[in-house]
Amino acid sequence: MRIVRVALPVPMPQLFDYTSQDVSEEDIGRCVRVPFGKGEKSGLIVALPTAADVDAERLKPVRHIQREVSALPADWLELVGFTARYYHAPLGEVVALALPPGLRRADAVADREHDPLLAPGAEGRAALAGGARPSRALGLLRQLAGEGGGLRRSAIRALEGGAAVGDLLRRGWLVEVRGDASRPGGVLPPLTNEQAAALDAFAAVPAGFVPWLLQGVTGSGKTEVYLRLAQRELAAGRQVLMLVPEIALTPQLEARVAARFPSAEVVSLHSALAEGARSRGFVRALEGHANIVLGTRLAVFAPLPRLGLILVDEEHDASYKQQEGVRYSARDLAVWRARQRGVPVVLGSATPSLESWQHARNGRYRHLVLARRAVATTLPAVRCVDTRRLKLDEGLSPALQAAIAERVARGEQSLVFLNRRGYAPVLSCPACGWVSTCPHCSANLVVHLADRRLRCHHCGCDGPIPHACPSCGNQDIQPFGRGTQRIEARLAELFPDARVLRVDRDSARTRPQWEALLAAIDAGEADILVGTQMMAKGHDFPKLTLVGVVGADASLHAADFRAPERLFQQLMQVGGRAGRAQLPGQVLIQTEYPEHPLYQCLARHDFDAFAALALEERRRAGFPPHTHQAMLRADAPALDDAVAFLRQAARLAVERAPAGLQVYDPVPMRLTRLARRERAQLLVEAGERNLLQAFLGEWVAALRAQRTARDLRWNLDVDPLDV
DNA sequence: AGCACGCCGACT
DNA sequence: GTCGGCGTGCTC
Repeated sequence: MRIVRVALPVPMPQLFDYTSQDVSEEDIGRCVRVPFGKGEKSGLIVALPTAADVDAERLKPVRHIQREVSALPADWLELVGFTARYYHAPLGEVVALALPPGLRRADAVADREHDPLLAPGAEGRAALAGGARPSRALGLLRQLAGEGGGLRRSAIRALEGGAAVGDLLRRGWLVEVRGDASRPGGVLPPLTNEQAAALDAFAAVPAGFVPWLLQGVTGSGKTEVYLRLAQRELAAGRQVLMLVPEIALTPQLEARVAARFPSAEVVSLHSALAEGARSRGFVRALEGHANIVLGTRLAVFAPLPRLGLILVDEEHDASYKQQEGVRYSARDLAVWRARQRGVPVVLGSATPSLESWQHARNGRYRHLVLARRAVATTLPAVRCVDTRRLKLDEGLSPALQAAIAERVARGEQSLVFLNRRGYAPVLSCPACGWVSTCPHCSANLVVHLADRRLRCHHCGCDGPIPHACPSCGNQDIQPFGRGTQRIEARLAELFPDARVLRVDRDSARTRPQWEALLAAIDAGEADILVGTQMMAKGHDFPKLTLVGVVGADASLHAADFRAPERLFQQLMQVGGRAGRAQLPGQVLIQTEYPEHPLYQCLARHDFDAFAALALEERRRAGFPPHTHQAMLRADAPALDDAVAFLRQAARLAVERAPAGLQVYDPVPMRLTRLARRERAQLLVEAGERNLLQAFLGEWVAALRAQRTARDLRWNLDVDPLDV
């Protein structure tokens, strides 16, 4: 009889001990079903301690240990353990977020040979090519039948019944066994001098943990560098983990990776995947079959026994930070993971986070720079349009209109970039001053003229556009300000012969809509595009030669100290859309601050100068990365309750604060009211990460011991992005 | 988080 | 007289 220590998905920091007759060290890292309270829960075995935390008579026996899947290895348990400690989350919650839901339910799989979701091991697989004839597949299967499992017999029966090989491959009943996974497909594109130099620099460094910052302007061929680096690892029989910010970017990258390494097994992992596919990919990685794991932030938790390299594309992207539950940063965990496993990690971006850039500058990371574009000859010409003394037509300057007219005449495409969807950000009554406010949030309802609705962009609630002022009855109520729909409408009037296409979260709501828009743009079925930041990412549009930026100044003086950094990243990214093929590109930024250093640096394509300025400002103001922060947030139906809790939390913090830890006053959040809840926050800050961490451990324990109102919720955000 | 137990208001 | 409100406490 041994004691089994289990991490369970409950919001409590402790682990729970059970007993088992037949458990062994091999079972550490396996999923388990245990009685819990009234019912049953699935958890993960994390240890077999010699003594239990509680009296032996309170221990109950485990119900079932899931032995059909390999146990998660010790290094994986260390990873989730570190995540739990660093973000001050219960281990069981981290496990729940790191494991595919289908795997965690330990009751699910009884016979993996019959479960197409859990592909059998390499030794039991039939060697089949995707296009193989059923007769050849049958022959191979029958050769192997002696070693047989149920799955192989099922496959034989299906083939005998006339099933196609491709179908069985898709169902996971057959798996292709491939040769050398590193064999690149087709002819490799030639490298630029900079790419070659970067690869040489990488190759010159001895194996082991080395963090790299690959800073390459848009179009400089970062992806090609990733692929060449991956190729080396695959050739050495190692696995590669590649992280991307968004789900939308995985299929195209997956296709490119698959085309480059046709004999490699590429697994993609993200939250939009069906449960079975996610479990299958995870197990393929865990058992060492997947050569490349490609995915969004949750893929950082993929178990990889032969890990050789981690790549983080667009490392500055905020999507790497989870914004609810366990607020982990996949980029930061990727660096930790690389150190843990003694492998290199490459953080790639045209506009690195100031954190990473500083590390590259002070030598903690190695710096690789790709300053030139690989395909287009030059970077786009960036120019500010001073709008201070100009008469704008629905926000469009004469210079921008002229530039668009030129592109229309030449048959090229233009993009007007405006990071605000809807027709107008607010509807208002000039007579009495009424404005369309959201009943549930401290935000305005946005006018959506396309479907004649007033809509809250925060909670999603919406209603019809009133015909008269709800307050005073005035018939003459006006939309104020401009969004993409309004710009789209005006452009259609100004250029009646041009085809105007709007690309934002409203026009590209679903995957098929988004694909249809991309296809239309690629096919040259649009002359003028109006888009939000959706347009900034991923896709290349060969005929796009002009990007006009409208309304950027708003972020220039925003309260959030990271706003300028984000604006620069966004403008550099969207500007990079202009002129990516053979046609030269132009970027026009409408601004009332043409002398602002941000725009000046942008016009020179000088990220380094901008970063140096921004870092100096951060240093003077005592902001990250020169300090380390954690944010305690609370929300309740009444603001007073949230603030009262945070005041108490601040008292507890001050009692425990070591020298060098700064505890600020609780303040309402910028968007105080969201979906009928009032929100406030409390910032704590320290110059040293370890100091902050030690304090947070004690503080969170004290906070958990507090009894709070049932309708009050709180959470801690370590290294918060929005302060 | 669930889910019990437990003590005070308006109802078949 | 009960059904049910959610405060409190526990889960190995």
